[in-house]
Amino acid sequence: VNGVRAVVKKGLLDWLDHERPDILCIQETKAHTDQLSSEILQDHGYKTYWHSGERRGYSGVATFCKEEPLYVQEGLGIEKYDREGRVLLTEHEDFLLYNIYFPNGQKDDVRLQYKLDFYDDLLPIINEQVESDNNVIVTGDWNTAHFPIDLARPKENIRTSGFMPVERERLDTYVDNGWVDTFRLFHPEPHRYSWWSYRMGARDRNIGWRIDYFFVNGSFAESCIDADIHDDVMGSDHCPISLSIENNSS
DNA sequence: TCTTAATGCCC
DNA sequence: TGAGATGCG
DNA sequence: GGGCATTAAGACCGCATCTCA
Repeated sequence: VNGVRAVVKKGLLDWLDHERPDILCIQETKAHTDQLSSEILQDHGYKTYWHSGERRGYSGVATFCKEEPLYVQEGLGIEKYDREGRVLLTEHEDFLLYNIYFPNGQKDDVRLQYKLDFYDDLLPIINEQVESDNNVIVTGDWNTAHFPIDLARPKENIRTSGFMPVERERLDTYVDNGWVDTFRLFHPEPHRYSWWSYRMGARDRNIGWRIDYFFVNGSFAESCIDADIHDDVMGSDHCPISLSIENNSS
């Protein structure tokens, strides 16, 4: 959301009150909990969980749940990632949910390698969860467009972090391991993006990228009944994405 | 992301 | 307290 | 030397932080 305090000022809580999702995952909160106003921490009908970066104003994720999760874990259990506040794991009745702000690789080669390492280190962890008979959802800002259809300017960005072959190969590997990009189950069409540069009026002209995903394990994909991108929702350089799951509880 | 200027390349 | 610069995306 | 392609640099937006009066 590019700063949760900024989007609260722009009406995040009114939007939440109108949409009432069962679970809301946000990334790039850019705040420690002691910097948050009381309105976002209470009185909206959600339990909130926060994992903040050590550095002020940087990174951070939060998960809002109507129903209290069975288990909550901050971080992946890997120090070099956890200090940046990128992962919240919550366990729910039918699935595990990873809310992740994947690293951005645009600053330099060190950060690009850090991003690639993150992909490589996450995959065996979630594979193991599936092997242990869990359904798993991995959502958030993946910071990589997988295919040319997923961004408006593929040719111009082949050497830009976010659409480089090495990054796209990581997503190929996820797919090879049975992970499913749920949006494409329901929407094969082009020009559907979830992020636009603030610069040069890119959003007005829909010059964007689809870099936010819900990936699920293959067998759980059958329980997904809808996935969408809500590009009419303003307030950030990203827009919300959604996943609807069949209710098996009765 | 886009414009501009500079560079490289082929005929 | 607020203008201006920096870091980051 | 003309035409065409690729490359490099700079301005561009927004949030949050820090420094300095």
